[in-house]
Amino acid sequence: MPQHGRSDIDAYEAVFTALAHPVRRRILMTINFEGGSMSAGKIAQMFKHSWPTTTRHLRVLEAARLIRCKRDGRNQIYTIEKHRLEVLCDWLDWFAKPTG
Amino acid sequence: MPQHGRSDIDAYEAVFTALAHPVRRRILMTINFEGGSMSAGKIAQMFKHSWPTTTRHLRVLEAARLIRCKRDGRNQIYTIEKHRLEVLCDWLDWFAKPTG
DNA sequence: TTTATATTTAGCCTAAATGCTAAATATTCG
DNA sequence: CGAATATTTAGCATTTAGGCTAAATATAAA
Repeated sequence: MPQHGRSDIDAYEAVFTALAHPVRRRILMTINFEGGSMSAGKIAQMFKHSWPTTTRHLRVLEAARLIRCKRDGRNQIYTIEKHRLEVLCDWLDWFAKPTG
Repeated sequence: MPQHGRSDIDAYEAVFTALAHPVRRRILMTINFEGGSMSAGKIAQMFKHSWPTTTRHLRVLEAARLIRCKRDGRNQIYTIEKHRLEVLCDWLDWFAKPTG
């Protein structure tokens, strides 16, 4: 059970929690729109709030595995994990079938 | 602009907020599983927390228009608005297309 | 190795969410 | 009408989330 085992039973929890905040949704949107990756600094400068606040949001997205990060010199590059959004589709599937 | 106008600009906000709590996700799941409608009492008895707590969760789901309610005698019948879940699909669509 | 750049961690504070109990409301039934 | 049932509203207590500033860390450049 590599991706969909009991170990991932809280995927819904993590993903829905991460997507609950507009700043985090906007971070995901923007990383995606910019080609899939962005540095922490580039992300932080989109917002009027402080950089540490952005860092905290990034941590939540990372905990949900919606992004991952890798250092490149003194930059941290955050990359979106698009496929992780399938968790939402999985959840929606419960409602797709005719009621019963 | 009946369904998709500026009046609905915060649909993402309302829906993602509503789905952020496991109790609310479970309420939706169960109403759907039970055929689409359930009384407040039936919903409340699923949980170990107090009934007023459930009522509050129902208010959040209602604000997001994920359920609606109608009185039937002394029961309140909550009905799921399945189509409202399309808001999630709409949001996911932003990521569907090849990055760019 | 000192200095500058990029970013995170720590710790605090406030606001919002969630849960509870008690009281109120609405509807039905005797 | 008065009692019983079904459910919500009010108001309070506690937890969690989100924001800020200051300090720490890591890499690079001089």
